[in-house]
Amino acid sequence: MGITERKDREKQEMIDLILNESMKLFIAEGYENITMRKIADKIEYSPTTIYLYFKDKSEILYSLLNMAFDKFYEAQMSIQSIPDSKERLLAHGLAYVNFAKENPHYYDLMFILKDPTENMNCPDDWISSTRTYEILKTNIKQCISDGYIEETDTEVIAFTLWSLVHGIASLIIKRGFMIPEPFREYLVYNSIKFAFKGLFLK
Amino acid sequence: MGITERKDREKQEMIDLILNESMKLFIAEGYENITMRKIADKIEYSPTTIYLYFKDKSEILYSLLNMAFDKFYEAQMSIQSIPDSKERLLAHGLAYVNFAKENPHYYDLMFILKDPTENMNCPDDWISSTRTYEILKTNIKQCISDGYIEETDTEVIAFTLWSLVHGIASLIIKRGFMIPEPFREYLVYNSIKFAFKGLFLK
Amino acid sequence: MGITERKDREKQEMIDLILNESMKLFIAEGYENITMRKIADKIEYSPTTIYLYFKDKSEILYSLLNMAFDKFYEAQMSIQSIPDSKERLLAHGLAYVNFAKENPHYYDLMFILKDPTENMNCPDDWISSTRTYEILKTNIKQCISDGYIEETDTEVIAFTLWSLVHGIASLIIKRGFMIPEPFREYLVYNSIKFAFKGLFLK
Amino acid sequence: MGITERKDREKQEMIDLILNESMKLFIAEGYENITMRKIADKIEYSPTTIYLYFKDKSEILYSLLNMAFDKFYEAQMSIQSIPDSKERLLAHGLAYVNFAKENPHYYDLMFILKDPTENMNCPDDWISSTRTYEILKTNIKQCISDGYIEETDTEVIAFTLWSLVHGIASLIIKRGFMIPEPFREYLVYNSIKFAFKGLFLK
DNA sequence: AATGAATGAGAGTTCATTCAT
DNA sequence: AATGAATGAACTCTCATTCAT
Repeated sequence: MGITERKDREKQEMIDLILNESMKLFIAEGYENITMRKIADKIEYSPTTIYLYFKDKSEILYSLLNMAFDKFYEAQMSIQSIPDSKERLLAHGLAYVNFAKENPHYYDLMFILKDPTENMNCPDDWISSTRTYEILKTNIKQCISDGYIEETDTEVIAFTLWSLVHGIASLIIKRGFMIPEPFREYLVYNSIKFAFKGLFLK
Repeated sequence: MGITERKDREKQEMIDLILNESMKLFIAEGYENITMRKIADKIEYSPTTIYLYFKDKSEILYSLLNMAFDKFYEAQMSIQSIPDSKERLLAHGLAYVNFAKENPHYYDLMFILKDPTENMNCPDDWISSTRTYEILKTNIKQCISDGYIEETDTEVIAFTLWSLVHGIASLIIKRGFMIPEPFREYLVYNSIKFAFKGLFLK
Repeated sequence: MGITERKDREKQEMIDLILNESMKLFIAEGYENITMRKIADKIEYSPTTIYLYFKDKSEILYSLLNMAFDKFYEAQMSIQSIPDSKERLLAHGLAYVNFAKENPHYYDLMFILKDPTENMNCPDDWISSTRTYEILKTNIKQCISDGYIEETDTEVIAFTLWSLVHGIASLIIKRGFMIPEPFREYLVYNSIKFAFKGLFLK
Repeated sequence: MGITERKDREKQEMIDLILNESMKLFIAEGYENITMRKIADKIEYSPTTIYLYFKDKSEILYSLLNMAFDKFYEAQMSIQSIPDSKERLLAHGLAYVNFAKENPHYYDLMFILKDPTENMNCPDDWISSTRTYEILKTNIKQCISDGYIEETDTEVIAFTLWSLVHGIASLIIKRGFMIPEPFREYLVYNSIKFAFKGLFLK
């Protein structure tokens, strides 16, 4: 009975190994650096072996993307426990940007690279990318009903906030080199605080 | 000396031809579909000929990027004639996003695709991308001295505004398909207006 | 001893299973689409298991060929009960072509595809393919002694008849698409009748 | 002016070299032995070079087939100058089989291998294979109007004759090993003579 | 100034087969 | 008896680039 478990575990370990090395390759030199042969080199198996665990390359990329979205979703959810809606919304913004700062390659993969679903065989129920947007809107509505934000079109507010944090995240990731580090931290934090200050009534 | 001039002119014409066709290729088929052979086909010369005018492919990409930045800079400058600083700043934001909307591929090339300096032999005077940032800061300072904006760290305000418009631009370009068109226009315009309303004192 | 028998029987069942599914694959997808993995999928065992019953792929192909020859031989024998030698010979020709028409893939395997002995480890007793030729010659000799056919070299007549029916069979199988169906039936039947009419004296 | 000619000649020589070596590969080990790498090895150029002369592999196969059909057509035409229609028809049969005997691989390629147009990008006006069939029918009609052959359905006669010679050709090529050589020659010649004797009235 | 000819490196993928378990 | 894991060799094809002319 332990045998099946061990085999399953080993199989999962191999899958993880492949995904981790693939991600490292992406991190090292970018998306188009992920090739089956290079993955094989990294994991120190033959290219053929990869096909025992993944149908084809697109399945690897799809898994990579899913990994990123899962981690992202988790990070976003961590702030949902904050009771006050104003603080929660602010925390959401900071959490969003922090995730991008701490996991720049995941963020790149998810939101900056050309629509990844184009190159993938993607299941129809691919909704991961919209889940957090719904949470954002819910939080905004709560702020409005709590009197923190003037009653305006929720869609506009959500889009504005998403644009802001996405803009910050993208700039940090893609043009971070233009802003040296101690200052970068300062800018990001104060920028979000500044923007939200203008948003809230009280 | 007329001969030298003619030769120089012809050389420049060839360079322009190559760059224009490359840009068309990029717009039509995307970054990774710019291949030397395809460029050669388009300009109706042999692939080898391209190497007479450009050291290698990365030099073409770098030139393409500069073309985009020049066009971008021009578009930004158009609003500098507006006398009132508040209106000018608002117009700046709108102009920024409009440029991105109307020239999505240029914008993509400049600000979204992987950091171009990584892959290119980039000269030291890489300032094109910072020029407009300086203009932005100048406009903000003017707004402050005109009493439109509360005296805050100019860098923070600039970074916030840039993040916002860059975020809007990126989302529209990369995830625009998630927002259907008549609504997209509405969102972009109101989002900017909404954000600036919170920024200005009066 | 019942155990050994059961084991033998089970072994034979497995061999039959593999051969039948391989044959189905060949019929469905053609010679070059018989792959070990596809066979394994069909029999719902692992590819490795096949090697317990067959030395290698070529042994399977060789067995397939023998299956086809057995079936072919059986079909030919069915006409041997016809008493009159002239009718028997004519029936033989028709039976030959009919077999090919009804079992085009078997026929292809046996007589059209590249000489199978080239790719196979072929045992010395490769006689299956000559058995029916001997029957043909016997039938011809009977026709001669019955006065139906002028006394000529039996080998020549046999070769001619075999060539004719093999030619018809091959054309139908490989270039049948060039002759639309109602006409095809007509051509085959009348062609054989026409040829035999010239062969027989009375 | 000689330069263009030389270049053209060299280009043609390269094309011929590729086709000849490809044909040799086919002859040596069969159709599936023609691989781009092996061709490259044989011609002692890199695989890439082949693509300078042929769009892809299918274009090589198509050219090979055309070569064969051209040679075949030529061989058939050589007998058209014989004035007497009966002799001409007999000569046609012999020429057909002789071509197959002397160019077994061409014949294999054209008429025995699985419909080659399946794997090829074939122009719509692919008629090479039917040209000689038309000639055959014309010759038969002439024999009928010359009183050599009883008035019967021309299509039936043509199909019968084609089947016969194709049958002989195929057997010689694919099962020739079953008939040792001096006898093979004898069989083929007498078989055709025997069959035609039954066909002709006088 | 322009090019035809050529190439090495590399892409994703599939195959029959083996070995330890 | 059966198999999961693994692989080497092979496949077609495309890329940026160079060199002699």
